Amino acid sequence: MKTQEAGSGLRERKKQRTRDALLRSALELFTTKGYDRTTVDEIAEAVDVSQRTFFRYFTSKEETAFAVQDMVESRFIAILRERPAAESPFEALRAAVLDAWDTLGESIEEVVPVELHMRTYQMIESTPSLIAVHLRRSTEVEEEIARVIAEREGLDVETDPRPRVTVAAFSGVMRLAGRLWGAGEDISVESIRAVTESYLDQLGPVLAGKWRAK
Amino acid sequence: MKTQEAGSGLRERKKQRTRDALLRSALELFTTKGYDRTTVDEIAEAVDVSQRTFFRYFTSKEETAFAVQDMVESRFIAILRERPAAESPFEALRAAVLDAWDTLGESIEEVVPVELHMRTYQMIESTPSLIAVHLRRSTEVEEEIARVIAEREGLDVETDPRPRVTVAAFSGVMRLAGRLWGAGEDISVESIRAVTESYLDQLGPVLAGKWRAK
DNA sequence: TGTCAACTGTCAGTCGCTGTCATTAGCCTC
DNA sequence: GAGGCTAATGACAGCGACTGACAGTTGACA
Repeated sequence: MKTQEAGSGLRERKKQRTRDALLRSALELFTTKGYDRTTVDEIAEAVDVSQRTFFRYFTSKEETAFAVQDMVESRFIAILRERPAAESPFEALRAAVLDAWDTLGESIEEVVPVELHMRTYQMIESTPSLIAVHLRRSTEVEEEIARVIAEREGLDVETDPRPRVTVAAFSGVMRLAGRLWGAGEDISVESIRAVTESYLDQLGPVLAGKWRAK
Repeated sequence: MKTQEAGSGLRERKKQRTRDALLRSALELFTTKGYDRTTVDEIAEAVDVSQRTFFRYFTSKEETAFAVQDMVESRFIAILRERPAAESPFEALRAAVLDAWDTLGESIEEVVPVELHMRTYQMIESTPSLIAVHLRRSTEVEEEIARVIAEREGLDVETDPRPRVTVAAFSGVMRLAGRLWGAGEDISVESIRAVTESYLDQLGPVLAGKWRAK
């Protein structure tokens, strides 16, 4: 979230460098030797700072694993807000995810190479303790999305459950896509984009009970 | 899961008693002073065993919080399997959850009072670290449910994504219901049953784009 | 009754994480 | 450009979840 900002003084730049270095080292270590087998001490040591300093930049070991995801998510929300009001909620959501995947590089590359991020994502999807956190974070994002949808439709999230219900179903399918992608071989962005798209397109028919349609 | 079984020998009975005592003390402590503020040492002390012994009954502190949920879930699966084949997947899921809520006591009461379980559930829904685990566990259950649905419809889960997509949407709404219930005042079983029912009934219309229908 | 195996307690150690306090090093003023 | 201010860091101690190792205890069963 606050990962950018050139930073004027030497102090600021130094901090930024330390943070970035910690983040990259962490992700690199996580994706190579596994999250659980990586200790915070190792991450700190790789950047040559004390463990205590690590915890001044990140509130937890987990946080490093999701720092980039965080950026991607806020980008998604931003894109969603831009969608034309004419689209139905579900259409807008669908279009926004696909757009987000198509322009992933633009939101990330400055901090971390896209490839490392994809590897990180896959690592998250295959690490039980991180899957748990991932899911909880997703619900928080869901809440935000629901608010955006409600706004689009001129509804009140607290009294009208439909925005949340829509988002809940949408997110359920999103997570399914992420999970299956993570279990597969192809780590490319195109691959997860494709899975996402095809699954979303099945949601309507499937719920309508059209199981025979090919 | 393996919480029942009368147990023949003295040894078995003793073990069962220790386990039950640990479980109840844990849940009681969790719901009174909060999960994070309860230490494993306290739980062990309340039952007068060593901390090490606690970890021989439960692999983690978390596990105790979900031990009862575990029973409820397997019951739900069992009920789902019994649903008539004539029902559509979604109808069967809907009916099974409601049935499960209606007969909650029968599957639980022997180990833990229903009221304590409800309080535990609410505590889970309001404890971030447990929400995370709860969600991960939910996806595991989802997978199982998807298999049952696939079986019903004579499909292969691995190749046909429709069972999973259906379950994903269904579970998304289920979790939403749980979350909102947990945030409310009414801890009763009836209350969560009602929320569940009403939300599930909105899924179809909402996805079909029928936002104006009252 | 004595032997075996299961169960338990004790102790030491790892890892994530936090509070405290002294030290370092940008920054800003005079 | 020396000195004071303060943010940033390091070093250390300690807590809580969890694990391995080893020794003691207690049901099970011949």
